Amino acid sequence: MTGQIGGSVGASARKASSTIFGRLKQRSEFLAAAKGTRLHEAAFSLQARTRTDETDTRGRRFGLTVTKKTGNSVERNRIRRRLREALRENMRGSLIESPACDYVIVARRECLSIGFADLTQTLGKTLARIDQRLARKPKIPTAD
RNA sequence: CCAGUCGGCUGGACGGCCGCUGUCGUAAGACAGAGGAAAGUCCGGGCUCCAUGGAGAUACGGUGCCGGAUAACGUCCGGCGGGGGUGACCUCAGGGAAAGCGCCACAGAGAUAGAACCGCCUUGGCCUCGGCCACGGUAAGGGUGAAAAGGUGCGGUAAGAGCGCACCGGACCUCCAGCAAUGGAGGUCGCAUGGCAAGCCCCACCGGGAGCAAAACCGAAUAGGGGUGACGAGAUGCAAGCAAUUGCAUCGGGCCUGUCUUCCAGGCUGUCACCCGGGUUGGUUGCUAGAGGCGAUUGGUAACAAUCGUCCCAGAGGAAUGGCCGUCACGUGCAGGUGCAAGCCUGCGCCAUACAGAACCCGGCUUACAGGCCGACUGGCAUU
RNA sequence: UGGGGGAUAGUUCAACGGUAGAACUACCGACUCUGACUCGGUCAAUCUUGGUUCGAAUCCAGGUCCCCCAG
Repeated sequence: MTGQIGGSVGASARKASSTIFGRLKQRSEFLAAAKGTRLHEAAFSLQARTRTDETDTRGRRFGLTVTKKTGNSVERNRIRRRLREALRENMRGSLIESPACDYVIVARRECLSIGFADLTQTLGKTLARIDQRLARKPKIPTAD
């Protein structure tokens, strides 16, 4: 994922500038994040890991997982959009000192029923907690 | 007014703040941005690539009353026939059972060249004189079954029987109406010849394969690929040579693919040298102007077609089309008021809207769907 | 995207179109001082909606769910 993908990086950088944060797309990235630290809430589970590559300057990246068990496509779309909006609320202004971390949010059905203010608040608190935990043990033994 | 049948439409509206995708623009910004089913993927096409050759056969799959519409269809329209409903209307895979094979359990005497179990009757015999036996006749009655050899009635008879007659139902022939399915009329025959083909099958018609992850272009490393040339290699014959072997000529063989067969076509069946070239990941195209929408006119019973005018109406790609708030409409729950009641008004609440999210594009089918609106028609009641 | 298969007792499987059966499980009883083993008995089912047929688990359509294969 170097050199040749320059055009693609440009595209994703443009996307990152507009969405404040980067995205996870590859299956291997999701699997790597699943081996990291986890926290569980009623509406979602949060998985996170610190990227070990020092030259990587892309900052925080997020991935969303909404499995087919949670509902039909309308409900899954709605969950994804609510979570994305909640992330956008939380990440506003915190772009500058962003650690090189990958986060994966695994959604549950409760994302549909709880209020949007609650969802945003809970997500912010959980992100702060998992950042503390990652700072406590910065290196993850498993290589990516 | 009540009950019902059929068809069509709609499927929240307006505004504010913060975002996402595309197009245009130097920029600011402007404009556009899910559905009737986008769903299931059940059919039919377009499009792209491959095979596209000649002949034939056998499979396989599908469709199945008749006529029409259509690019095509298993779709739609009209008609016919069977069944249901008082009716509007609904429903039907609705060709062929004397081409053949197969099956029809249990029950029953008997289940498809197959009939006498009980019963009824004539004659004869026996005797205890109202019973038994024998030879026959008989499908009216009983019983079994989903189905028992046309049905009902009258006559007839020893008892019966299409044995005779009437009506109904069949079969065949002729005529008439209709493009046809089919319907009607007349005549002849007293009329043995089930059911199942959504069992095998027969008949008629249709069907090349794969799918946008198709396909094209750009394109890094590595492995592999193609072309040309040289050499080598199977069988047979000839020549040279004691022989190993060598040279020349001719003929091919094996495997795979094209559904099968016969031809036929293509590929593979060694090494080296030179040249060409570039799987997958990634990017771009394909990608939305189309059997397009809307309106009018004309033709047609209709499905639909033709002509004219007008409009441009999503293009994402781990997948945009959103989040929050306010007002209103509608719905619903609770409480209160009014009213005989239906209902109406006020306040508060609802994740405040059913089913559900484009993935190349169209025509259908099927399935899901809160609430609302419109039209046509039928039956009943009341009034005039 | 294309193709194939399946759904039967609580579980695993059978069943020519003609009374849905077996094993394990559960329950009851017998045997035993008690339990296990063994023996006997009982309960329990055709995914769903229609159609063909005298009759459907079986045949044919529509739906729901699950599994497998190829790319």
